[in-house]
Amino acid sequence: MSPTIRDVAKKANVGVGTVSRVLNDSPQVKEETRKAVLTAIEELDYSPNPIARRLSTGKTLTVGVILPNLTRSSYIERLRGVQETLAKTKYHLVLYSVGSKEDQDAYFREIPRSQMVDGLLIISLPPSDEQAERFAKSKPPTVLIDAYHPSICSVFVDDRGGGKMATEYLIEQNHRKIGFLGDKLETAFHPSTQYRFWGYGKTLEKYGIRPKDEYHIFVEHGRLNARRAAQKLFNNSDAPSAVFASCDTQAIGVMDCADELGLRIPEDLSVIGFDGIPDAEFVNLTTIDQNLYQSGVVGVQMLLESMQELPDNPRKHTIPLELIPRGTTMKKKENN
Amino acid sequence: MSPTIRDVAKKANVGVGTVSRVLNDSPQVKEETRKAVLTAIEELDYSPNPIARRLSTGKTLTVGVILPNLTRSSYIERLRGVQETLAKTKYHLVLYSVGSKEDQDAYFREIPRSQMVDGLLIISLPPSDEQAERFAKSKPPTVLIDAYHPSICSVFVDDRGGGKMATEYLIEQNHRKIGFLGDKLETAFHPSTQYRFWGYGKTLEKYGIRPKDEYHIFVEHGRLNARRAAQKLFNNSDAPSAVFASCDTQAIGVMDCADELGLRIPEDLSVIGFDGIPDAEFVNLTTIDQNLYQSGVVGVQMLLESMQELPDNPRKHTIPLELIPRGTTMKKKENN
DNA sequence: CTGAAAGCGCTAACAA
DNA sequence: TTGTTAGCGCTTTCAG
Repeated sequence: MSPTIRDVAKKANVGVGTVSRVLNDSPQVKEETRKAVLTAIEELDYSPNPIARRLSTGKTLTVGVILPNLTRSSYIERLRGVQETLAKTKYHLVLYSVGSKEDQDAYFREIPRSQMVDGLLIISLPPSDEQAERFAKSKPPTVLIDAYHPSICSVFVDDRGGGKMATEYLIEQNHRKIGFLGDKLETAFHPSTQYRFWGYGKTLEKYGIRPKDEYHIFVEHGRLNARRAAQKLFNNSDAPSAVFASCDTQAIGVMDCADELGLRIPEDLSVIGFDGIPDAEFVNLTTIDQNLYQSGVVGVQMLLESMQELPDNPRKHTIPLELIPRGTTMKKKENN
Repeated sequence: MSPTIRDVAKKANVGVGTVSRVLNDSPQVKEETRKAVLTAIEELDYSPNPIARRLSTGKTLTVGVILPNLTRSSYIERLRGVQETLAKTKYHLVLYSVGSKEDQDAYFREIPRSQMVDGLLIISLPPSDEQAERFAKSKPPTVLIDAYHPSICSVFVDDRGGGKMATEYLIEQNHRKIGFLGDKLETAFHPSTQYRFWGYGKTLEKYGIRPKDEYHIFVEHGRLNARRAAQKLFNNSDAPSAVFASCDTQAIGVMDCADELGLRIPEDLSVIGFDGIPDAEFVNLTTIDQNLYQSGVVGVQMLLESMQELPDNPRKHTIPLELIPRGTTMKKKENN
């Protein structure tokens, strides 16, 4: 068995209270006794039991992170931002990955009431109103990353605005036939595709461009699925000259498809993605960068502040979106 | 404050011991009293405090996972295997990501003695002999994934054998000028490149092929770095007809480079990778698949068994390597 | 089958 | 400046 605080106290000829004080850097300990205690600690190779400490103080020194899963670069990048920021603090990171809606419900219900974490970070999983109310009302403080709810602190991504931004960019490049490819709405954990599509539609409207159903594809997430599904866009005699893909992974799938069909990018087809995952840079993909990593950093900061003192009103932070023009888009000649 | 076991006991008119028994499914509780307790629990919306439970039982119900970082697909895939397997158990996953050798030393030293985890999983971070001895000797049980040490349980990857396998394959395809591109040895956390390179050299030797220094490139990890560094291979008038890249990410970098230089793959250049990351499939890369996900699964299983009962001798499991021929390699015509 | 009580290792309030 | 002690919420003997 490991030595306890009592062993140290005995060895140093002091009370456990004193040992506790030096453990917690209390200023009110005589230098001499502090030394003695430190020596005893050293000799016994003592290390305080964090569990006992947690029970006594009521703090777990732990932050829970719930995310959809570990398969998408966007989640990983956010997690990376969270992890690296948290590593600089005294808090540990407990990871919860949800595989299904049922998992999500279970986690949302159990983790907060389990008194296991001092704070909770939820990535890319929008809570229902009912769930949100529970998060808002009680411990532990909770912060949403890439999701929004009026009653909870959140790091918000303006998907609608981003959808507009991407579409507007293509239109400025003289594209008028613009396809959209995104996640299947029914099975997604997160409605980002829906919002981005809304921004797309709104922008077409603004420019008086009539949306065409044949230009809109919703498909199960994944590069390969996107690649296959994108074919439909180009079988058409009146194929789009540009595609806005709801995420970079799907954009890359569209590029795969173009490659397969012998379409040159950007000469024959412009492609713009969304997210700014690391791969986007490698394939030279024009995209809306949403600062994934930074969203994790900000989320942690916000959470730590909430843990210090719960704000009266839920704090909101909007991550700036940035269009990064790269090699997959080009200005179309006017003659169209 | 949340209700405690005492509140439940009072409400149900029983002792706390009894409540504890129903909480832990002890068979020796009369059905009637069990019901009463359950009702009280329900009414109070009581949930046992896991911290208190941990202090009392000495079990933390937590497994620690240490890995180099969250940037490489190979680590993530292993983590995914770990996470999904652990999620099926009662254990929580605490994530530690090391950013530097110093981090690694600190984690290796602190985490085991901190009594914070019931078991420890170390991914792709080989311990020194001294560290290994400490892991072996004391709690918590530890298993290495993608690393080997005689005194610790480990899920082993035969990098040397894999290096041979890849090289042998290229030679069978009639390649004789075979380049190698891998991680810079000095800065790597893990010596896998070194081992794979050893297997490469050994195989050249076996076939009487003289290794050429100009064919060997060691560069900081990353797709872009690989892309740039690979140029040196082809500036040469006597350029290799095939490249074995030490990992898939670098192999993809080599493909980028070939693309840039107008080299056709596989007609002008064959490329084989190592790892079997998800992207390898998308870019149709021939590779040595090391079952990354599975290594995480097996690691968890081994750890859980060790936590049940520490084995007398460290257990060893070797992950099977599988060569997956895809579109980046082809048989070279004999005339060379 | 059940209640009472003794810890688990620590912190913090209270005295001294 | 320090020692003593009462918890923190639970599990687990030990009686009964």
